[in-house]
Amino acid sequence: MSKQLVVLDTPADQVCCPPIAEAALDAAQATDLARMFKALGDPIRLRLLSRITSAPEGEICVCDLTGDDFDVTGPTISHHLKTLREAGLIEGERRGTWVYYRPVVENLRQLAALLAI
Amino acid sequence: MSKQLVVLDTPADQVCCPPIAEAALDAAQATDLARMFKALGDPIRLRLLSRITSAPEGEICVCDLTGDDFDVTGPTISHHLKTLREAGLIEGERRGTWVYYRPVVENLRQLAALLAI
DNA sequence: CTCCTGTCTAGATGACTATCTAATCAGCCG
DNA sequence: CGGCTGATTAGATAGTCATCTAGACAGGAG
Repeated sequence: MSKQLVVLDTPADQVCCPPIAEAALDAAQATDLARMFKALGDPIRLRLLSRITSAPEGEICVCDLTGDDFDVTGPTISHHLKTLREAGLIEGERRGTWVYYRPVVENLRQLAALLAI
Repeated sequence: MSKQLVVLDTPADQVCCPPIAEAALDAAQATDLARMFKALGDPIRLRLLSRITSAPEGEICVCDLTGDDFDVTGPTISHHLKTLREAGLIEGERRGTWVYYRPVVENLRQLAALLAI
C-alpha cells in the first residue's frame, strides 16, 4: 500500500449559506458547517489557527508551531493540523525540508458571516 | 437533594479578544472560546441555533423545536439546548407551560468578530 | 387532588476524540 | 548510500459525547 504523504488535500470546498439568523439551515448545510465549527472547538486548534492566521508572512512553518508553547507532542500538533486541514480551514505545502500552513480565508470568512447578527 | 430545574443559568459571560488574525490567543482565552465553538460543532445544535436566531419574535418555544424536523427524541433536543445554554450562546425562560429560548447576541457577535479576517 | 402535556434529568451504551509512543516518509548533507 | 532532522502516519488507551429509554418535575384543566 503506497499511501503518500499528501499535505495539500483539497476538502470541503465552498459550503454556503446566509447568516443563520436569516434562514434556518437545512440538514446538509448544517453538516458541512458543523464540521468546520467542530474543528474550532478545541483550545489547541484554536490557538494553532490563531498563530497561522496572524503570521506576518501569511503562512507559518510547522517548525514554529511545535515549540514549547503548546505542551503536547509533535504528533499531536500534527494531528490537530490535519483536523483543521480536513475541515477546510487551513492548507499546507511542503517546501524542501519544511511544511508551511496558511489559512483558507474564504472559509473563515464564511463562518464569520454565518454568525453575523 | 432538591435540584431545581433552573432554565435560566448564567454561564460564560464576556470572554474577550481581538480577531484571531491580529494577535495569537493565549491558552485561557482559547479554552473559553473553544467551548463556544465546540457547541456549534454539531449539525443538530447548529440547526437549533439557526431556528432560534431566525425566530421572528426573537425567541422560540421548545415545542416548536421538537417537531419532526429533527429526527431525534425530545430528551436529545433538550440535551443539545442545554449544551448551547451552558456555552452561553442561548438563554431560556419558562413562561407557564412552555419554555422559550433566545440567542445571546453579544456572544454570537464575539465569535463572528473573532473570525473576521 | 388527579390526570395530562411539555420539558428536563438520570443512567446506560456505542461511537468518537485527544493524546501518547513507535514507526515511517521526505528531503538534505557528507 | 547512510545518517540526520522535520513532519506525518499507525496503533493503543483513556476520556468525552450523542443518543436512547425511563423516570421526574412544572403547570394547567377537570
